[in-house]
Amino acid sequence: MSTEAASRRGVPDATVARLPGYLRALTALADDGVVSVSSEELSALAGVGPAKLRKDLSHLGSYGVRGVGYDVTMLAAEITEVLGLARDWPVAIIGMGNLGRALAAYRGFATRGFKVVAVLDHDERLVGLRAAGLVVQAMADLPALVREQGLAIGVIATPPESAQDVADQLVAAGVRSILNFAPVVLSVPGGVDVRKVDLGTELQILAFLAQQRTVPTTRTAEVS
Amino acid sequence: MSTEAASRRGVPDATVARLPGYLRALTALADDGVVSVSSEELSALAGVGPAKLRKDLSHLGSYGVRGVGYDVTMLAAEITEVLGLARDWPVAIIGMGNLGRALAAYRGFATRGFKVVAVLDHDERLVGLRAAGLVVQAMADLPALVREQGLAIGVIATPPESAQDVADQLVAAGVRSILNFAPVVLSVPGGVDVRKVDLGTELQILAFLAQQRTVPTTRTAEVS
DNA sequence: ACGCATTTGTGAACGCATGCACAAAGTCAT
DNA sequence: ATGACTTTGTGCATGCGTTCACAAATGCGT
Repeated sequence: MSTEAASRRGVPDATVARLPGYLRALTALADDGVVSVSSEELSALAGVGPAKLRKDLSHLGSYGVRGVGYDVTMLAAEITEVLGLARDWPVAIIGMGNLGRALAAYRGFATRGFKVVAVLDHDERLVGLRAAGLVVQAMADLPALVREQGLAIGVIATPPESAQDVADQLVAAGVRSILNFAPVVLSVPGGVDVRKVDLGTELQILAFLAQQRTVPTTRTAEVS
Repeated sequence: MSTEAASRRGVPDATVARLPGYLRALTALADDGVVSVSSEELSALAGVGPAKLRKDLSHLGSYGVRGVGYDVTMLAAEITEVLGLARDWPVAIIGMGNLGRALAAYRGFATRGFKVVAVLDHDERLVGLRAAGLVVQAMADLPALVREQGLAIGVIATPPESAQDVADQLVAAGVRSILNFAPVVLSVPGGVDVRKVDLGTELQILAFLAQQRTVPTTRTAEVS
């Protein structure tokens, strides 16, 4: 989608994008002590159709029992494995503005599988201060973080002007996974994955849909 | 994709999702004083292929000139119109935790077309305090906001437990566009649009891609 | 042990999106 | 005015994703 690969290892991109949702639903079920779910129930919890769920799961092998359903714990473990969440991924957040600080403190960020090992900022005046229990480090510390902490994922929470700069430094330091919150298109070399989260874009899509609702004209009488 | 409609008014969903990117690139060009762009240049700035860009733009009518390119100002105005950004959309942010406060202060939020008219929280102890220049209001004020301010879009930045509750209250108050930052699947009646931004999901997708990189096994020797 | 009810896994049809390749349409220079 | 060049707009083919519908497989009750 972003760079080159369309689908890897036989698991389609669209399926991968839904796996986190399934995993979340399964975790919730497990916490409630449920041991087995049907595709019908699980798909409802994840907000997709039952057929889609079954097809998705079929891409990672058969972990269901016909006539019964899926073993909650077993399936959760399998998805965790496929997504690569068995190990812990060290994450660094770059840019300690409003958004960066919020992300650093955000509980949802510390979901199983990820650990914020560092927060950095380009501004020397912020370096040394504490943010969300971590001491803000300088950009120059990036290579050391990769070497010593195994830093694998960089989250860009800077203003748009600095985003490409930060991306370049991340790549140079050896980080090959980037989550970008800045509203710019990053250019990175092949082999580096970038995913973008853009609030403005989402709002604009909502605006379009809202406008369509208020003007349900079919626009047929145009030839007049 | 989410609820019912696949594509409205002849403009495909996939195209709508890319229009904000084109608009951003065009705005940047206009600021630089550029008056005309080719599909080649513009598509590069937006990070898509030239053919895709032309096909996308063809869905909203012909605003280009063959042999020359697109008039930057004209095209920007047209996309602004189609996306429904000519008017201002009143937005409310619900949940004044770390994320909510950051969103309220986030400059990117005040992009042309949107205005944060209120911030609310369920917690009575926060009501009355100031956050990002606005006084935090109570959930009970929602209907009045819709009536008096024309509130159209609600941003949910609460913990997952309260998200469905807040969504219900938004819908009851008449809000039909919701941007959800909580990691839960919201159930809303038809005619209400929900878009979800999920940090955990994005990270997990990155983790999957990263793992695929480290284990480029083609998984062929399985039958043994 | 046997049949019935249930639910998965998947082959096949369909629809949407992408990318190619080229004709249509316009500009510019002479 | 004419020709050469440039760039859009689009018909067509291809591929991916979704959905349907059903056969295969399992459990359960008798």
